[in-house]
Amino acid sequence: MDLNERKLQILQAIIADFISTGEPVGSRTLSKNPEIEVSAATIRNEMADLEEMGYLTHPHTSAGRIPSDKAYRLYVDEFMDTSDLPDDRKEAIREKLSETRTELDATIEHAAELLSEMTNLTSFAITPQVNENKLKYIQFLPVDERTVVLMLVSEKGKVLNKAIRLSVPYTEENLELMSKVMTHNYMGKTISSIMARDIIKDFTNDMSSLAGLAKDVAPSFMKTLQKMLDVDLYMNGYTNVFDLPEYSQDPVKSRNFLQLLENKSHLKDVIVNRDEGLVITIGDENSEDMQDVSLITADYKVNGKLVGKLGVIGPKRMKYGEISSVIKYISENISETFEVKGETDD
Amino acid sequence: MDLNERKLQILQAIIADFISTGEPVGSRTLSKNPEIEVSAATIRNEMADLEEMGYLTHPHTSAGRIPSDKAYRLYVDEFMDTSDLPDDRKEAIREKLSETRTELDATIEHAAELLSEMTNLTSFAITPQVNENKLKYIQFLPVDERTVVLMLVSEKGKVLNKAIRLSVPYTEENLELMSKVMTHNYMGKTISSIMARDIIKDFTNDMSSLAGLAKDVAPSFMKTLQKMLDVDLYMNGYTNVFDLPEYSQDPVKSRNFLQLLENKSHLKDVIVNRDEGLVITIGDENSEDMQDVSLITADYKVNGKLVGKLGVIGPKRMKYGEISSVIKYISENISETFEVKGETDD
DNA sequence: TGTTAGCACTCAGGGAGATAGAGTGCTAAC
DNA sequence: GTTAGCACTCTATCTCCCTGAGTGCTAACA
Repeated sequence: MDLNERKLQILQAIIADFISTGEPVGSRTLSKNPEIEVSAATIRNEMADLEEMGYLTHPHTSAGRIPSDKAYRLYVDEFMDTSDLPDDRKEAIREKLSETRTELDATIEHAAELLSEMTNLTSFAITPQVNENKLKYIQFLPVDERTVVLMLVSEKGKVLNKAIRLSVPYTEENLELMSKVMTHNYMGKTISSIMARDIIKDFTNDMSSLAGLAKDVAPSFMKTLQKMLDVDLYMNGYTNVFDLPEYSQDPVKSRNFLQLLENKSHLKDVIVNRDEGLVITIGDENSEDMQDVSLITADYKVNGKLVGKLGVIGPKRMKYGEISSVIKYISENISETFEVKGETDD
Repeated sequence: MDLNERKLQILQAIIADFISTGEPVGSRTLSKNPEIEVSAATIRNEMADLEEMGYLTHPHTSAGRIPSDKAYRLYVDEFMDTSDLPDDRKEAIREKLSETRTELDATIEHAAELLSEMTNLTSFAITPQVNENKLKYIQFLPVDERTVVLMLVSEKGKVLNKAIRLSVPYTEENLELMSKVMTHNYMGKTISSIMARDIIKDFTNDMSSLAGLAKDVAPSFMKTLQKMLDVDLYMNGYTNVFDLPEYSQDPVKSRNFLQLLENKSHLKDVIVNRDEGLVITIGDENSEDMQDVSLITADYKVNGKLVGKLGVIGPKRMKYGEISSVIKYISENISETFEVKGETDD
């Protein structure tokens, strides 16, 4: 069987209708569409064909048709409206993002906020992932007699710190020695190479008097290194699903959705591992726990290199075209703002 | 009318029953309770009295009684079981919290996790609020030709940093000069006193050549100072409400609850402003948007001074006694761990 | 041969009515 | 003061029925 012109037209009409209403679409409703000039009976025949081809399903015999994941995929690949955003929206995005153009983190946070406001979905954004990052500074700051702050700075400008409570008070000399040993051992090394070493051994080899201090510091040091490789996740609008009738009327559905969002580390994983560029995954194209939703993500670049991501998660019946345009515009705007030689103009 | 022995007994039984089942309690159900030796008719008379006194209400004529906020208050003040936690729970808490006893932040995070696991409610915890904090170090770290990291360290050991993207490349000298000017102007001053000043003016007065740099740096500096005064909020288990039938069956109820939690800054405000000690607020004792829930919080102390808070939010029919004990034990455990002269013993 | 009108059929959703059951309040007797 | 008994109330649930939206199939039409 062939996906001829008329079948495509009908399929598109069904998808458009279902995306905006969430209700199964029947042949009579469709026949009222001025674009479609055949009768309801003909539409029914076509719909039966489309169902056989896997583009449509029924919730039950006497209900209208709803698009399958395959139909959404076809729609996204072939027919989605990818036209530009209206100027006022572009303006709004530029304005909000330029407020914070001196700070990457705040910009990312704002981007996520914008995204959920403009799409009425749940949005997320992650800070850039840095793989080959090297340690630039290691410093201990004394706080009180038994507390020090360990501060690590990477070449890429990420600064992390951790307050460490020691089991015995430190001495100035010990702390200084510790600083020196660590600087000597680790400065300029990549974070992953440091993490592969036996930290405790490094200390005890070099200076057995540091063993006590090292025992307190080592675990925090390791954890902080790990965090250096980690990304931050911003999320917004997780109660937006309640605006959709199929979620607000079905507690199981909304519960599942929210539980998906509560598992932050899993979500982070999923986002980090998505391809670059504008990526849309629909229903069964996602991992097992996300078969009921669609994700749209895009990446942004900092200095043309470091790659972060942002996007939305929501029901499969989302306005793919419009939302993609918003995500694309926001991510491009961030990339431009944080370009190496970009000149800001105001 | 008097709250005699029998009335109290009946009221207590109703509260206990309603807390565990969530269903209105009728006179016949109560008469089966072996503790209560009067007939259902007598119970009905007493219930009518209790209703008149404001301790009970009806959802409708032919339904059983449910406790009013006033009843919960009486219960919490007078009859709540405040006995100690069972040893295995204490053990579990001690163990989990001791994993991270060198790091305050991680401990607080774990405490919130524990709390939601043990109570099946939504838990939260905030890091200590520091009011009279002074700036200890101010430092700029160069990242690339147009990005620097501003790092601030307070006397209390809080370290914050912010990457700042400059509108024009900085020069080594300018950056150094900036560092010196800021150190000279602000080091050792309290954060609130710095925030009251006109930062931009400080720079231009001292060194007009810094004006360009200052324009980029000043807003980030202010924001970072503000953040110094801010607390961090950890939250866990926000989907736990779905385990309660009255929430999972009522989308409006669960939606309202989750929207309450999504407004993080408001929640932070509420928590920060609660009194010290174990504080329980029930329904209408809360602010307008929280009339339908109860909160239990307690504070923990760091070095016997800095005060942070943690607690839970949930339906009014919560197990006040048990939950209070958990919160109390966790907060005391944190306070002990971070006591000035406390010795850890392993 | 493709299109359409017509018709029988299916099924979910909603409303009406009946019923059960949990509960109340009141009264009269103990 | 306590209790048994009874009439009453109200919700929740079940059934039944109907409506309406939708389908698939068939036969006739262009």
